[in-house]
Amino acid sequence: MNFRDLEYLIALDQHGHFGKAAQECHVSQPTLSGQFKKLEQELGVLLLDRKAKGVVLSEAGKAILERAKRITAELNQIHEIGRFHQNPRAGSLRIGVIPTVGPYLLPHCLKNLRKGFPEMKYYFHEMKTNEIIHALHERRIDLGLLALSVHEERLEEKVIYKESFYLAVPKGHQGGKALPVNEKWLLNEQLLLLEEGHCLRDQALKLCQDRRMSEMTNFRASSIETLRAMIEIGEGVTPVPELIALAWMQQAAEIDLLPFSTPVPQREIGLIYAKHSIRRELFNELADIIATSVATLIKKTSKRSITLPVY
Amino acid sequence: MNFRDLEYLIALDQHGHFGKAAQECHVSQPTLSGQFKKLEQELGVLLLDRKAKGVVLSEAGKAILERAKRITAELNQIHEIGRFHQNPRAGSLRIGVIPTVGPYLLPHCLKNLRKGFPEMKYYFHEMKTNEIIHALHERRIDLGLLALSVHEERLEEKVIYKESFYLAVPKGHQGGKALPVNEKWLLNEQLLLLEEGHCLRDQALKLCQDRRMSEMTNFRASSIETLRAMIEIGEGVTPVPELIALAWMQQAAEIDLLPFSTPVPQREIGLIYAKHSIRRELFNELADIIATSVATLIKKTSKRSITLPVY
DNA sequence: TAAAAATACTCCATAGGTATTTTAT
DNA sequence: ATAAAATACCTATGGAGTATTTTTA
Repeated sequence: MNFRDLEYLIALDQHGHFGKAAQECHVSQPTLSGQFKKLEQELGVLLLDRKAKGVVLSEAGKAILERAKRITAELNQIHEIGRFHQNPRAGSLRIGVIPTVGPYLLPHCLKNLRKGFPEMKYYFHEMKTNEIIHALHERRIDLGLLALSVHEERLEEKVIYKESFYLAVPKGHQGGKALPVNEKWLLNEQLLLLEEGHCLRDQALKLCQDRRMSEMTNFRASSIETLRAMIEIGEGVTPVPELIALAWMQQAAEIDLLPFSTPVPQREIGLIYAKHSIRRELFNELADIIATSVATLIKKTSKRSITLPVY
Repeated sequence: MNFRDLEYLIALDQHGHFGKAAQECHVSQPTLSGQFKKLEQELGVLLLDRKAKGVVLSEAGKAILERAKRITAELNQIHEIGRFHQNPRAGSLRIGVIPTVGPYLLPHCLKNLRKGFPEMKYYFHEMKTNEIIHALHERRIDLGLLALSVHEERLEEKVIYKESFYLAVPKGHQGGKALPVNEKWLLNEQLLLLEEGHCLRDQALKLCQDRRMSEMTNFRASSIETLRAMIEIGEGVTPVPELIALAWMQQAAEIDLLPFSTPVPQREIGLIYAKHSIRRELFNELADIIATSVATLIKKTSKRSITLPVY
């Protein structure tokens, strides 16, 4: 058996079709058929149920598929270690970023990241928190950029910055009410939230419940942009973290961003990665670059409400 | 790269010597040299520090070694899955057994195990509890047979039987004291224990401390046999689990085994194995065979003090 | 009768062998 | 001077190709 055979198995599982799997693996269909048959003979068990239309993994095939994926992931790591030792500042980084951070943070960091690591290739994937954790465990990504803490046994966390929440309301919605936004202020406000799965939903829900405010039950936004649109047309209010607030202040003329009363709700944004990763130091440098970028962004917009962590 | 190259790396790490590593891998020294050089070129990094006397893994080598071991373990599993699907009752089982169970339990089970699974190959390894857990995580063994519970996240436990403790004392040591052994009985007794690392040591220590008795500080037995010898020459007493007690009753004329007062101290012996193992059912059958063997053993010696668990 | 997988065969890249040289104490 | 690793060169297994046949909805 060789590594290639395991890739064939993975491709067959994905496509359920010898021809397509062969294409994906860049070999001819007979090659894949032949090699796969040899694999089955070597293992002494049929790995596929050959159906009329395509093929499906047998029970043994599924059990072996799992291991094959793990082996492939470990093999990728080995190659990455090779590249790393040739040049620790080069190689590639696959980064999972939550949707409520990515679009608001990355544009301000990318130039600095490129300057910091000119030979590094960055691959950003927008994922929800649980997807990031899962992908990290399966070594499909190297880094997660999300709201901490996730309390995962085998992952290491590194805080980059803290951001305060602001209450996003329709323009002029404040009326005569005094700032900052306190519990009384929130009475009778319609609370709009993201749909399940977004960590921002949980964070917002918690901070509003702390202030005895409950969710608008008949609506859940599937994206931040939907949420913004709903607020702009006056359907309700929602708490948003600072970087989103900054973006909205500049883009959305129809939304006001109001500060909360103390204790000002905050969330911590940071990195997670496999414990004892060989690229630990690299990740920490990367965190510093992001922290600096955020600090610059805040300074530029003449605000100082983001608190950078003390190292 | 292929699987063989990873075996070469593992062998080179073990032997620190190309010639010996080549022998272990059943290839010639030049073959190993050549293949290994190619591997280093493929990865673009030296994996060995070539010293005058032999070789040592470089930092990159060590990092890759870890992954190589995991890959090898996964690969072994794949082959085992193949064998399993050919014949679920055949194949091989690598079993780690604690020293205070192995010699007293296995001789009574082996015949039944062979009868239950005539085509199975058994490899028993005497290991301490933490070694078993470690080896299971690294997939170097399939099963652990030890005192439960170990509370490991990724391992599954299956109780086989409970055994009571007896107090082993020098022949006639009881004197005029009444049975069963209670707290008062134990006053001024010299307590002998195994050395650190044996789970029996911890179990005995705990039950004696519950009875306000403390250890003899200037001695620790490195094996159960040493412990028995020490008791036979009148150096002290120790609690032993039932199967050891039974063995000693028959073998050691110079030791008395006395029952404890209620609550009679007990320990649970059982299996641990990787969660969701494909051989779960097999393992459970195996547990049943051991349970039956123990029950028969107890019945034969006309004792009924071992409580079999209710399934 | 079409689409998909299996078979037949050919080719060559490479893992592995033996013989030998180089290197380092 | 000796032990160990590297190099040179040869062999043969097997992975991958093209052309073709078999299978089955």
